[in-house]
Amino acid sequence: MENMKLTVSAEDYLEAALIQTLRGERIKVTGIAEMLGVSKPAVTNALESLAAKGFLIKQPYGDIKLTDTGKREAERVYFKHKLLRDFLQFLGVSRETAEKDCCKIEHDLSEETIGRIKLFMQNSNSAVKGE
Amino acid sequence: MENMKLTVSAEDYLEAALIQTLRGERIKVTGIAEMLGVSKPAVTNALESLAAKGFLIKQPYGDIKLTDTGKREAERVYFKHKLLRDFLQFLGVSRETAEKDCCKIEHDLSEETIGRIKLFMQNSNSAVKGE
DNA sequence: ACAAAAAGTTAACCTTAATTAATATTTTTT
DNA sequence: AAAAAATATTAATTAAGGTTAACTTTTTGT
Repeated sequence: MENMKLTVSAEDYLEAALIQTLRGERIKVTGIAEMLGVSKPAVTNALESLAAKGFLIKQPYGDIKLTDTGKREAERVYFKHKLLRDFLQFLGVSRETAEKDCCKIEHDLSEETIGRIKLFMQNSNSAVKGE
Repeated sequence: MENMKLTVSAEDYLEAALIQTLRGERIKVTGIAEMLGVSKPAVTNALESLAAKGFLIKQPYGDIKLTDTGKREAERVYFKHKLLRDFLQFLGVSRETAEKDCCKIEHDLSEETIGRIKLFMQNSNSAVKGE
C-alpha cells in the first residue's frame, strides 16, 4: 500500500509531521491542526489514512512516528517547499507571502519544473558569489 | 451575487469558456469537457453554478455567453496563465510541461507573487532586447 | 492520588466536485 | 420531413475532506 500517490492534503499532513520532528518535538495532532489551520478530527482522520498507507505508525492515543517511506515522502515535499520559498524570495516576494504561496504550489509543479528552478537557483547563487 | 470568490475549478471553467470565445467559437459544453478532461454533466453543473453567480448567461440547451463580470474574471485568470507559461518556458521548461503546470498554479499564487513575476519578465525582456 | 486541563477520538453531518446511466433536445444528413 | 447523430441535461451516486459536538484518554498541578 506504500506506492500510492499522495493527495495534496495528505502531503500537507506528512510535511507538517516532518516539521515537528525536525523541531525535535513529538508529532502531535494538536500541533498539526494548528500548523495547517484545520480541526483536530481532520488531523486524526488524515493521520489514520496515512498510517493505513504505510507512511506512519499510529495507534489511538499512541505515539506517532513517520516510517522510512513516510519520512522520504515528507522530505521530498519539504525540499520542494524550501526551494520554492527561496525562489520566490529571490524574485522579491516577501517572506510571509513566499511562505504562503509555496505551500500551495509545492504539490502541483512537475519534476521538470522543479528541476529547472533548482538549476536557476544554483546559477543565481554562483552569480552572487562571483564564481 | 457577483463578488463571490471563485473556487479553483470555477476559474478553470470560466477560463475554458473564454478560450473558446477567443478562438471565435461558441461556448460549448462538449468543448469545455474536452479541454478540462471532465464529463459533460460536470460542465453543465459548473456552468449553472457560474450562471447563478452572474458570471455567465445560460438557459438549458441555450447559447452560453460570458457576462462582463465573467469576462473580466476569466481574463484575469487567463492573463496569469499566459504570464506563468512564459515564465516557466523562460526558465527552460518545455512548452507542454509549462502549459500543464501553469494551469495548476495560476489559481494559487498571490497578487504579490504574480506582480513580482511580471516585473521579472519585463526586465528579462529588456535584457534580451539590449535596452 | 485525584481533580482539572489538555489532547485525541468518534459520530453525525455538510460541501464540493466529480462519475455513470438514462433521457431530452437540437442539429445534421439523406 | 424523418432518422440518425451530436449535444446537453437530469438523477442518483460516490469520494474526499472538511466541520461541530460529545466523549474518552492522557497529562499535569496541587
